[in-house]
Amino acid sequence: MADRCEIPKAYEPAQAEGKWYRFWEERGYFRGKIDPNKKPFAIVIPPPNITGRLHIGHALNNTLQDIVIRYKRMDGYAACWFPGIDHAGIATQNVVERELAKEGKTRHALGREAFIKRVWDWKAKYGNEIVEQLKVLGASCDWDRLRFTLDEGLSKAVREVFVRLYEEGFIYRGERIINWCPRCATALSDIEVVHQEHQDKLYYIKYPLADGGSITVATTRPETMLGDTAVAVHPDDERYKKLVGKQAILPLLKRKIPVIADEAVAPGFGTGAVKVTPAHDQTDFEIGERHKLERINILNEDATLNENAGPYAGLERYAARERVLEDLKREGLLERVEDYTHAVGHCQRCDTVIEPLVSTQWFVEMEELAKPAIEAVRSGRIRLIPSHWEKVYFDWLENIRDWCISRQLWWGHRIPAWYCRDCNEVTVSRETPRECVACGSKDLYQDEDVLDTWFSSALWPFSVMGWPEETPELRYFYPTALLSTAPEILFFWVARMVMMGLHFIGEIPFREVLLHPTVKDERGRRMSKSLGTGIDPLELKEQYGMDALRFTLAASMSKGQDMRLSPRDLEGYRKFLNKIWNASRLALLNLEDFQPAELVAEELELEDRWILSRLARQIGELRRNLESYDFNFAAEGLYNFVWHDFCDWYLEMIKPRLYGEERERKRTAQEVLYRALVAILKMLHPFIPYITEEIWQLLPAKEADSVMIAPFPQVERAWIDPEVERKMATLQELISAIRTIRSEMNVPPQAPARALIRAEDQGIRELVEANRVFFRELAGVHEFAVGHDIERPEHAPRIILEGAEVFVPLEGLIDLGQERARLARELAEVQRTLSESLRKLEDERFLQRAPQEIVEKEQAKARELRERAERLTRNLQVLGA
RNA sequence: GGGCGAAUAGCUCAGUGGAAGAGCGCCUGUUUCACACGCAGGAGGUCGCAGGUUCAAGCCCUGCUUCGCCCA
Repeated sequence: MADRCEIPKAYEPAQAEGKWYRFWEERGYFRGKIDPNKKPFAIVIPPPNITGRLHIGHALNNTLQDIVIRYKRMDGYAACWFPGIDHAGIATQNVVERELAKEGKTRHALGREAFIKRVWDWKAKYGNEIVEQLKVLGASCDWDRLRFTLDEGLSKAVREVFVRLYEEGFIYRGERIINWCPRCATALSDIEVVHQEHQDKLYYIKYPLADGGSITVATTRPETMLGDTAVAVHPDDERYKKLVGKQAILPLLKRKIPVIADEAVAPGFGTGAVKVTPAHDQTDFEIGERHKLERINILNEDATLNENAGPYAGLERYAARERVLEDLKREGLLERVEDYTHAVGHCQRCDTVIEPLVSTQWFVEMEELAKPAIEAVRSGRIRLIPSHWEKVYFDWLENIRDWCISRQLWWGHRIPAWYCRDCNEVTVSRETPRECVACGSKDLYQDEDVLDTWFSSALWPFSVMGWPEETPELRYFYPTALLSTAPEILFFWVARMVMMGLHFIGEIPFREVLLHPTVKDERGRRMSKSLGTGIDPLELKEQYGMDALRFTLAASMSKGQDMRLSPRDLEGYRKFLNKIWNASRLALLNLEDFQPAELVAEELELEDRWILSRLARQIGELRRNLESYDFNFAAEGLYNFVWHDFCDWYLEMIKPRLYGEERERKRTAQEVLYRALVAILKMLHPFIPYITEEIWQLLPAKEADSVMIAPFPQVERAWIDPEVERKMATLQELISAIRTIRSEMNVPPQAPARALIRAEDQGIRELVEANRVFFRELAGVHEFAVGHDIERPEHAPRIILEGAEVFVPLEGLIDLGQERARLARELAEVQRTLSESLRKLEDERFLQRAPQEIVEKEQAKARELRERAERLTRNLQVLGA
């Protein structure tokens, strides 16, 4: 055989993968073409950062999208997967700044223009790496449509959106409390702040009153007292009522500040009296607004204290804290210190502790934009999967706050706003304006800031299609069908795309949103570079092959839960691929001169009808699972069907015909084998594209040049045959019973055995007679008797089934005592279940209240169990128990 | 502090009210002409704890414990 066969015994992924990807790409199979005769099916990729390297989360998300898009493409849709990459403002700027730092330079020394050029150079060099990695993954994106969020077209979309939102009054510039990252030296939006529990101290500070006495406030940030402009208590707090309206003397700086009453004060916190720092706290800012308090900003951009901090100016924020505490202690104003655990905001990008501070920034007013976005999900026009994310989505949108969109960075979309040096008016414009809208002055300068990266991401589903131009793509592919992404960017990205899509296109951007699980390692830790728990998908590819990784990711994905991934899983699925490879090898070796023709129903044998029936069911099940994004069930179903039904039973059962001399019977087996193999390859292709293509190309007759463009199998209802499946199940049961006896009695595999099958049921007897060959081939039975009155031999191990008893006479080999014990154990188990069943059937309440069909089922169950118990009992009697 | 999710075989997980399942691992046998990345067989479970609802609970309800995530 080996000399006849050029197909290697084991599948070698490295050899197949690159080859077939180039093949598909060169032939243009990835292209999503507008075709009025087809239904559109579009996915826009979550654009990875140009700084990114493919991590396991990308691998998962893009595998899932690729499975869906390949399935839909094969199933006759005009499928288009729009790829792209994101300019990733802060992340990219940080990377390039670090590079500069190594050369001893700073971006400020370089200047804005040179710096931006430097980032573009960096992008040209490294920015395409992630695209190459997506190709390695097998992603069947339409690469002709690759977009970058800073491309000219997309920048035009960004300016258009900014200007329109400004003109409509949604975008405004104002002084608000924002989150300041002192390391990145930029404002951040609320959701770019990550809260972490800190074990800190709560400081009780005594503020003397101008006319004697004092009031004690509690704070975790004592240094901010330098910017205090009031002390506040709750208006209903009896303890402090008489102090409201008095003047306190701010310790250290000796400024006079009022004691005020405001509802926002929580009487239960600390002493019930709080310091008010309107320039450095959101709540205090609001209190300040209500009471017309002065805002004193005490911080510089780098979180050192500024001139407003008097003697503390120039100190770093934590050094200032220590000095303030020392000085308070010296003056006897630090009353006490308590341990205190609270959440502290950190920069999402660099983990530096955020400072809330008052600053003039650009904002989007969100409330009105959010309403249609809520409605789109509530009405079901957009479906979140799993649906429990809907609650999270609603909670955020219903309590949404204005979005700070300006960033003090250089890398990004520069804000299209110009200021007039003559009248200070703002001119917001799509193109660089010639003159001030207010006074006509030509002395204008553009806002230095750029937009939040997520601002351009929010436009992604329509900006990739060429908006604001009215393109054919927009008309055909929008709204897209599916968005697949990680739940952690539900607010950052998903919700904002919904808002922008509805506002600017007047239509949802996608119908379904799949929020895939977070990948954890085998110990349940989040995969992260900083923890060192990340598994590099490209390393896994080297070790196991990309198909194995893809199949493992699909099979391990559970909805609504995090998933754990370990190399052991990959090993298991690599074995599955090898199984597929070798099953195909067997098939191909036996299809060498074969050309498919008609399938003649009358010539089909039991196993043919059975595999065709199982196949039809499998196709239906797979389609359902793909439609509902139950990738794990889809993968598991394929695994079981291919390995157990197709390999373990069908292939084994047709071997006698394939190797036999009867040409017609061989031919029928080949016809069915060919059809089953083709369907299997097609079903598997979306999951494991490389190996399926490799095998497809070896097929003796191909209906398409590539499995990738072959039609996805349809369910052939006519092949579903429950009667055939029942018969097959009985055969399998009988054969397994004989194997069990052989194995337990240590009968060598080669040794021919004799079997007796006692069955009262004529159907079973006929079935066995008609399929004697399988008992020989699959159970090593070379001689056997079947009948309704077979005598129960004393010295033969036996297995008692529902409709039959199986004996394997083994002269002198059997330990009667052991055999009795085994049967007695089984009888006990059957009797236990039977008595449970009988108890139910004797229960009046059960008979009255349980549904009729349940009662009938219970009765049938009891009958079967009783029958088995009787057979077991009689067999025990024969054994002399 | 608020919310969401999870707890089932050694491990990873299915199981949507009517006889506890799979894969991996483990044990036994086995190089038979697709595959030892294989084949065949087997062992292994108080379904986190305590109550409740129901004729019937791994599944529904309540409380508790532990773990994870999100929001403040």
